Amino acid sequence: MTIQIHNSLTGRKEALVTLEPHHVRMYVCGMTVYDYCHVGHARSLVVFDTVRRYLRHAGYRVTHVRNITDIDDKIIQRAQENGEPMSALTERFISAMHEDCDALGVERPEHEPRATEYIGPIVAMIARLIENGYAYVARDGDVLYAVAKFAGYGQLSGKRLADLRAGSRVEVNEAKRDPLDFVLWKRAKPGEPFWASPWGDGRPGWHIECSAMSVALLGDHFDIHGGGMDLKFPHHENEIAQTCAACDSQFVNTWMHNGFVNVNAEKMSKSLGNFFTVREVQKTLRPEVMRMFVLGSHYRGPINYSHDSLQQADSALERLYTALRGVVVEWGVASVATARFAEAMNDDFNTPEALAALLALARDLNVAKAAGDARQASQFAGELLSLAKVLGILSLEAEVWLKALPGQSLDAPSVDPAAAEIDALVTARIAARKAKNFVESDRIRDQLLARNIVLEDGPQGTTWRYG
RNA sequence: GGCGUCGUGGCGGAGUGGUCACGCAGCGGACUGCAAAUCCGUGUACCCGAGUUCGAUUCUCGGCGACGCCUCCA
Repeated sequence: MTIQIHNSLTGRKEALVTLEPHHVRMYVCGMTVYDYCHVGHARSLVVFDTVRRYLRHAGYRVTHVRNITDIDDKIIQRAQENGEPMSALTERFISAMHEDCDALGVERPEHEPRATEYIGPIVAMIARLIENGYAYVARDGDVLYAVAKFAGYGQLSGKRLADLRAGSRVEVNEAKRDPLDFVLWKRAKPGEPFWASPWGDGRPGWHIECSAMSVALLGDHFDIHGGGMDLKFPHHENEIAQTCAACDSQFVNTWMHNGFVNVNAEKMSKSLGNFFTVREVQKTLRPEVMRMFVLGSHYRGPINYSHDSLQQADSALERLYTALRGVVVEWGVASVATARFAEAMNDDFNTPEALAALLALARDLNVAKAAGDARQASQFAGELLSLAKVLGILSLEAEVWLKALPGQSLDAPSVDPAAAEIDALVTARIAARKAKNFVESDRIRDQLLARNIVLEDGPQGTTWRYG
């Protein structure tokens, strides 16, 4: 059972062969912390969390690194605008990010290195690049990477230097030997935060931190490097140039890139201003819906963000939870669904197909329930839950989820203050039905329905849920 | 201009050289006091044109269209 992964470097699916047996070392580009996570960030977070979960499920030890960029131009600018120290700003958004991760069911990686804590390794790597002849100190004091010196430049993005120079929108900078050269170390201007270096006080450029931190934590040759499609060029291309030139190594075996979240067929992005933050959206949704939304399409394709898409994710989740409702769980029995699930996930993490396996299992479960086969139902429930866990969904009790209100966190669903009142109305309706007073019972049902509460009369009595 | 991704039924979204995705919505039926949930059944789907083939939605070429990267961006 091998796992096939689409490698952006070669453009095809390849069997995962880890450098160390049973151990995957994976680096994923994380956030620049000057604002809240939006749905685009959420997708990347969820996608690679799912990769991590599946690899562990498949028996690998996973060392997962997700960096935090806590020094760059935008952070400096934002901190100045707010009139607060940079560290106050970054700390705030780091905790916000962690809250968002919790809401999305995204586990903490093994390492979350911050750029500012790796200035030493960054400086050392830049020094090595200069030594090896790949970097130079420009007239204005910045240290630049000499792109032309690196033969493999463009291998990931499929670009040629000549093409890039031709119609490039890269700003012309007199200090650069080549317009495509990029900054490794940026000289501090007055009032800007800085660290000491052999080239004067300054700060790291954008790309070097990832090279330095991945090498420091995973070594100069590791298995998987991931991130959003938009990082492919120039960020990841530059990382390859830096690490390969500094360490004379292979660097990364498999590059993985997730597709964008679109809004009306346009990329959701900060610059377009068409973004929704995770916390904003989470207020109107039950927990896990956004994760389900992400899992509902393959990670490499685009997904369109809309109220309707979210609604559909909610429906599918509701179907799964409804099936599980009231069933005693028996663990450890696998049906054909488990094989289908594994086959789907082994094929480049095909989560839509994996979800289809879960939904098929829900049907089996419903059938067993209807047939009165409690044992069989329990086994299907156990199987469904153990597979769902690999995807990071169905983490709540069915009853809790179905009665949850939008905006509740995954960890501590608050008790709905209206629950007691709703229960009282349900009890009153049961009495009315017993007395065959259907006018009254229907009145109560309609009254609750107006509050988006759906009643279900089953053989075991009446239950309610939010619709 | 360069490079790249994509175009599947009402909607979302997998997949395949020749029987099945799956979910939502719709329709018919079962169940129900009526519903809801659930189950069963139900859809002339694969952008256009040419080619390869016994056979293409799936492979090749061309076209059209959408999007992305080439500047910060998950």
